[in-house]
This record gives sequence, structure tokens and C-alpha cells, in this order.
Amino acid sequence: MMAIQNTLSPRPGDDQPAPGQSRYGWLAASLRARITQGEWVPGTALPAEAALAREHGVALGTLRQALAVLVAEGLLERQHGRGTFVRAGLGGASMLRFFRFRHGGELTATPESSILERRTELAGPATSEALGLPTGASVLSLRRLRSVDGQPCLLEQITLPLPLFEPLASSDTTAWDSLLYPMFQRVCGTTIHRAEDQLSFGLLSAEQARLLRLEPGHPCVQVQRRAFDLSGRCVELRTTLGDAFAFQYTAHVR
Amino acid sequence: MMAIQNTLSPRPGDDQPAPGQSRYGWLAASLRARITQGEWVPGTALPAEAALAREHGVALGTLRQALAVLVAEGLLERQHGRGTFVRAGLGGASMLRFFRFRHGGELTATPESSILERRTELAGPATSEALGLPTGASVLSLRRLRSVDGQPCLLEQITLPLPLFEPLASSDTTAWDSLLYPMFQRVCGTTIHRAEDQLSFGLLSAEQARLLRLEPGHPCVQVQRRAFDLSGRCVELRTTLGDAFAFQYTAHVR
DNA sequence: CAGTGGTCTAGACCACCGC
DNA sequence: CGGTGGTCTAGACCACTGG
Repeated sequence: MMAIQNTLSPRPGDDQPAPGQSRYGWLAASLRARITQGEWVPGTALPAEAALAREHGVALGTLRQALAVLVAEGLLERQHGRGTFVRAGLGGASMLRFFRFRHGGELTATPESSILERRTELAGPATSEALGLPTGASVLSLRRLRSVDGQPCLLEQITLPLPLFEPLASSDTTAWDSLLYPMFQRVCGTTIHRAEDQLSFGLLSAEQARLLRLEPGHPCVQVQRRAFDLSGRCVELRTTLGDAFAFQYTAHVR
Repeated sequence: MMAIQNTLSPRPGDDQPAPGQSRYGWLAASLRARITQGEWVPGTALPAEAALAREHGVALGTLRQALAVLVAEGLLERQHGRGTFVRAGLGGASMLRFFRFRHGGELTATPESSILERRTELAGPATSEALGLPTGASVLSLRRLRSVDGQPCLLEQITLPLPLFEPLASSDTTAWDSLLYPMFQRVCGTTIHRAEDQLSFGLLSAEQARLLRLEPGHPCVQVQRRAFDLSGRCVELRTTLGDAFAFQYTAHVR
């Protein structure tokens, strides 16, 4: 005998769970879509387990398994007794995980930021490939110097896809926040959810050295970042240079 | 009314689960202990879920939750249809995650190894602290050069606690494997389960440069490793130096 | 085919949070 | 206190692995 589908069909339109997938996997995908499409904004709470389970016509355990997937992905955060929340994006000065700079005596929380240059330009083949843009698309190109106590410490080159970051193409750069990601969120509605940072080593060019107040040829660490939004799309390319002697990072193996 | 304990008491000696802990948490701790004490050797399979659940007098779901904890810790590995296995320790040349060296044209799998020096010495305060040894304990100190195609690439200083690594104090170092961790496992019965690598930057001393066939003052990356066995005890300290221009690493943020 | 882990259910009860 | 997520049970059935 055929399995009964469910006498009261859940959420008209997303009835049938399993082609080749598990039910919780399909459920997770369904919830993921509702999150990335902004049905629940970062920081807000989802409906309770029981409500979601009823809505989708599954057992509590199955729903919990789906939520566990999204928690593991870093999309959700659960708090006992309070609820299930969509996680806010990257907040703090995440480049500081690679460098230690002194502010007076203590370690810095957030360096100051100053935009040296802002240009609209056409993306080269590598850039448009990385950002998933058509060839010849427009991007916003930024050069930025970050300082601690007026002392320059990090030099950055940032590339942003342009239809998306249009609001930043004309606003007053001297009024920008020192943290870009929360501003991306507020001004462009784009949440930076995760990033991949590729570290390598090099020597400063004359111009780079001048901006960082170091000697030409001074050793530096280069961080090449690709940052992704909630839906997994790459929405920022960034190259950061900092004094190699300020470099410090701890990696965990296995 | 008091809860009935379980008419057939499971595993005499470890009856009572919950002081302040969940049952699965306590179960996980119990299984973790049996693993670290060698009841199940790395690579071997545990009894089936059903058997373990019966043995401990818990429901299947609860036992699965306990196993999930140990899987997340990297202690166990589960394979659908095959079984649940104790994971083997770190195997490959894990330092290569930080450097790219060329072997002919391709990237290297495993560099050759040569022991430059082996000494038994007394641990200083920092060393005995890190290894959890009493002050004045003996340790084995190694200096080791690793090469690709006869070209030196990594210089290492390794410190091992001595009662544990006694078999290595006298054996012929020229016969040692190029990978130490599998040898630790085979010869000393110690499994290296995880490690913490602290990266920083520096310049080569004259002697270091000579061994690596670079110039004195050449930029280098220093990896300070603390490696841990299955029970979480630190059993190796290692400092590795390599050409900064060969450095490359990708970090994932959030 | 027998044995393993993976999925799913429908409940009960506990622990935490905030009002 | 009511609402939230966390723990636990006792089953049934599915999917993969190996002989």
C-alpha cells in the first residue's frame, strides 16, 4: 500500500520531500532558502520548534535535525529557553586575528579606518570570475589604510560588485564606519557570513612602504580574502598587507 | 517516588549517570575513557550501537548522541553499513599545510628526514610546564632537517617527555621513518590526536641559514607546535623554521 | 543475506528564560 | 508562570556494506 502523504498537506507548494534526499536535509534546504531570502532577518527569532514541525508536517526530532544542520553551517544559533535565531554576520575586526598591534599598552579592539581612494572600474577576467559577474561588469574599488593610535598598520585593497554596493559609490567616505561589514549590512542589506583568507609572505613596494611608514622591501604578510554572503555568493575581494613582524596566528590541526 | 534504576544494572561499576550531567554526556565520557585507556585501539571498530546501548541500559537515540559527541571531538569515525571506528592519529606531513615546496615539478607529499642531533637533557621550567612534567624531569631533544630532492627546506627542534619516549633514546636515528607520528604510534604506543600551531615571523640566524642553505637574516616563518595524545595530554613540543617565501596557508573565518 | 549505521516517529519529561 | 529548547525513550523502517 502506498504511504499516505499527510492528510493535512503542510505549506502548500513544498509538499514532496524526498527525491534522493533525506527529509531533514530537504527541510534544512527549505529553511535555508527562507533565511537567505530574508524572510527572517539576522538577529530575529524563528518560530518555535513545535510550530515549525507542525507547519511542515514532520516529527519534532526530524525538525531538530534540520535545524542542527543550519546551526553547523553557522546560519542559526540556538539558546536554551530563549529561541532559535538567525546569526548576525561577521562583526569585529576579523583581520586582527592575524596581527597583534599595541594601542598604548593593550591590544587593539578596532583600528581606525581611512579611505584613500574610491573608484568605479571594469572588472578584469579574474575579478569577474571570482565575484561571479559577467565579463566587463562594473565594480567598486577601494584603497584603505587602517591605523592604531594614528600609526598606520594595515593597507587594504577592496573590490565590491557594483549593482549590489551602489549606495557606497557616492556616499561621503569620511563618514564611513571603521568596520565595513556592519555598514554593508546596514547600508546595502548584505550580510557577510563567512570568509576564506589566504596568507602569504612578501616584501613592500616603495609606495606601500610609504603609506605604512616602513622601509621599501620591508617584510610583510599578505592576506587575500574572499568574503561570502548568507547565500554563499562571493561579494568581496580584499587584499590586506601588514608588517610581518606583527604577524601572529594559531592554527588547530585536526 | 524514586526512579527505578534499571532492573538489570548495566556494566557493574558505572551505574549512576547523572550528578549534574546529561546521560549522553556521561556516557560519552565513559566511552572516551575506554578509548584513551586502549580498550579499543585506533583503527579498530567498536561494538554495534545496539550492543553498546544494551550494555549501558540506554535507548538507542541516547547512545547515538554520545557517539556523536566523540565524533565531533575527532575521536571516532562512523561509516554507514561498516561500523564505528577509533580514528587513527595524525598521519601525513602536517607541516606541509603551511608551506609549498616543489619536488621536480609537482608539490611534495612527504619530505625526507634527517636527525642532526639527539640529546637527553633536563627540562627547563617553561618546557616542563608545557609538558606537564615535574621540574627537573628528563626530556629527549631532537634537531631535525627535512629536505625535498636533497634540498633542505625545514629545520625543526623537537622536545619529547622521557619516560614515554624512552624507546627513541637509543635506537638508530638513521633508520627512523621520515614521518615521526606513525613511528611514535608504532614504537611508543602514543597516538598524536591533535595539535596547535602558533605561526610567527622572523629572520634566520647564521647557523639556521647555513643548515637551510639560505643567507643569514633571510625571512622565515616559525611554527611553534604543541601536539596532544588521545587523552589530551601535551606530548610533543616542536619549533619548525621554513623559508617565508614558501609560506602559504588558507584560514576559514566563521 | 545478515549486520551495520541512518532516518523518522510520537510521545514524556526536564531545564532554562523572561515576565 | 508559560514558552522555549534539551534530553530520553521504544519502537519501525531504510540504506549501505560485506561476504
